[in-house]
Amino acid sequence: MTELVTDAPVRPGVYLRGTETVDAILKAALSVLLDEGAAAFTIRRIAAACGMKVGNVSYHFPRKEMLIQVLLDDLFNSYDVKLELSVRQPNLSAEERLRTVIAMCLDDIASKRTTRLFTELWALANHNDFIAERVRIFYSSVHEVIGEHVAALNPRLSPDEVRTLSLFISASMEGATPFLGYQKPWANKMPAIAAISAEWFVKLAKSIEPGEISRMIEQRG
Amino acid sequence: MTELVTDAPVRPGVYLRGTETVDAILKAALSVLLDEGAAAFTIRRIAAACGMKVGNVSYHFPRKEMLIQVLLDDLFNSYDVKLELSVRQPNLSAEERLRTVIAMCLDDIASKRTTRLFTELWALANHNDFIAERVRIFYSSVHEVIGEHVAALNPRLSPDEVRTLSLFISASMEGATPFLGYQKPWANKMPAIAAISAEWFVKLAKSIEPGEISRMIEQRG
DNA sequence: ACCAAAGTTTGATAACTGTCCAGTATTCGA
DNA sequence: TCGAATACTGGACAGTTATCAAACTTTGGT
Repeated sequence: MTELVTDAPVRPGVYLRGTETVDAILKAALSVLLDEGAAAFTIRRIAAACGMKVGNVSYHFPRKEMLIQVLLDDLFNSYDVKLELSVRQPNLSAEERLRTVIAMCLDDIASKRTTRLFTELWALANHNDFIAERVRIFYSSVHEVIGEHVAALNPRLSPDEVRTLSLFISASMEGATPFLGYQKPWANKMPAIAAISAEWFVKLAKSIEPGEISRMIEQRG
Repeated sequence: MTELVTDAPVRPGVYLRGTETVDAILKAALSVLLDEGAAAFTIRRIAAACGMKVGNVSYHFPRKEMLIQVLLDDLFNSYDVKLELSVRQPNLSAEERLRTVIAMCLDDIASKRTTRLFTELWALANHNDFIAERVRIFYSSVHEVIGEHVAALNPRLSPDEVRTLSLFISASMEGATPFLGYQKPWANKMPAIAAISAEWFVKLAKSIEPGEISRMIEQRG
């Protein structure tokens, strides 16, 4: 278990040259993680990937853990931006908006970056509290976005029921990652799974009755 | 990328003492992987975990890759056995059998072993062909078991439609792993998600019409 | 143009990695 | 019980790891 530091990582680099170097290091670090995996994620491999000396990478990121934290912060920020954009979809019904979010999520899951990144993060989160916490915060915001649309589709549901349905929908979609993601065995089935997801998660959100989830749990507790 | 060897790994150990040692090594290797993660999965750490000398582990498993392959073979065999048992559920309707399989899968996903093991395997599969292939074969058999029940519930579906639905159901359930699995952030929601899964995946399998999936894909291609 | 701060190079450190091997101990069939 | 096969020990090997520090170059505000 790692120390859990809640402070936001400070991105190094003061002079222009420094910030450009830091950018190059982060870009190389991500490509190493995605193309070669966590085992190859070493300072030396990253330095080689951006044509730098090991000592220079080590100067900007004195601790390897710091590099990981800054990298993750950058990545999650870019995902949050994408997520914010999906909320600002005007001229669409609640149903169409939920369909859009589902399509966007599954489209993103099929990308190389997301498939590789999140499978690695889920594994690292098992024994790295910093990563576990950042992943949790990210998915909380995903659930919130989905929840807004679920609540709009079915206003009688309680906040907790909305959270439960959002979790179900989100988790179901994320499950596509190791099976239908980038270069995964059933990637060719993604259109079918995306179609079923859009249809049935909307149907689920619309037709669940208040109190029905509790009733289902009791039946088979 | 690793070399893809299709031959089944040969478990070392000829004398009784040797097989017992091999068992102890494999048990220790698994516990290291689950308790400390892939980064700690070293010969020395494994040897320490079972109170052996490094040279002895290295004698039984001259290559580290060999240890991984034998370990995975053992693990997947035990999962296959569990899966076979789930098929032999007599005196149950097709609907009840699908419900049972769903409950079993999600119950298993919530266990420490499965949560930790498969998150690690999904990550390792990104860059290790042997692991990727074994994981694929395992899930193929999972899909087949689910498919039998789906076909029984809805006999008019084509084999490909049955496969697609099985993939959807399986992937959706596996998605619970990083969110509702062992010590994961939303583990306390597992009863609710299990109830929704049992109810709605059965409903899905029963009510999808032949040709409906293709129609859904066309609508939003 | 100066010059302190920032950035970079070079080389070293100790700790760790998988693999190997000569020597020794144990096992178990003949 | 003998002895060849098997199992185990202790140590060594070359290569890798993250981190550090002294010397050198570049930067950019004054």
